[in-house]
Amino acid sequence: MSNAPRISDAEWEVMKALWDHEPMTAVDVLARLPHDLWKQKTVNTFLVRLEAKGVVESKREGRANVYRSLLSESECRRVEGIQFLSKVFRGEVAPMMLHFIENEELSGDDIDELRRILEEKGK
Amino acid sequence: MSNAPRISDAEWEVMKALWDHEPMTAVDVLARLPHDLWKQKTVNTFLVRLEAKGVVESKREGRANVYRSLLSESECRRVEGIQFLSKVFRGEVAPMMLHFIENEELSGDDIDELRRILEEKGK
DNA sequence: GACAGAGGATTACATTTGTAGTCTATTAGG
DNA sequence: CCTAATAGACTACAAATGTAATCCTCTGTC
Repeated sequence: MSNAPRISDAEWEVMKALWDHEPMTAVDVLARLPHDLWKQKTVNTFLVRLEAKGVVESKREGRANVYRSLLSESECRRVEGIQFLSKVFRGEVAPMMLHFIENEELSGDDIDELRRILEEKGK
Repeated sequence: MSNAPRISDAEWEVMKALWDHEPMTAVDVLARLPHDLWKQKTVNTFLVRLEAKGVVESKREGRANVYRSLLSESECRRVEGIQFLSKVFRGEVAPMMLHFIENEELSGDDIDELRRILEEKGK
């Protein structure tokens, strides 16, 4: 393992749709995307590219190709998270966490849950 | 305001160097980048592009252009953070925070600090 | 004053990304 | 059986990105 392929912004959209209901055909994937923003052919192109990158695989079933992911959403999140962290926050986790705590909306419940988790972690 | 320009991965490297010691010439920027990975001309190209994008401005000083940022690092972090959050974590802050708490190394001190901050936030 | 070197401006070029269109083969219907 | 719709394969093409090289213009030096 792990030369992780790069997954572009638009490819991520396709992958999120796929992860939600694997395995699927290209038509099904389109059905799960905002169809005012996506055309069938575009979805097709991305699935082909994702297969070339080794992110998904396809199997012929009757008239259609059925796609399934080879990399899980959490694996991809891990990779993307590390890249983001290093690119934008110079690899420093704590400042990044602070940034999000300060800048993003966290509900009271969110805060409670994070506190609980940190409690655990903190021994 | 705020149609934030896209800043690519390599452009981020240049910007981080610049933010650390503004204002600077292109030569100075190179000096602050790993010079086995960067050539002067490449740095120059990126500075030109960043100026075209409105991320930096240049002022002629003698023989050299002196660059300074027009967008702060934290502004750019905010924009990039929102994009990352929406792309990779479907806009859900708490799961993202959990992800980083689970997956990245946080020192005991980091955890303590985050707990303290959350305490504040939590009212 | 002619020339070499330093910088900036301009140009280059392959790859990736976003966004499809066209071509081809197959299949379901009449 | 012939035909129209359909799914996949192949092709297209501009913009963004990474990575410079070349060209042009001062400026300081002999």
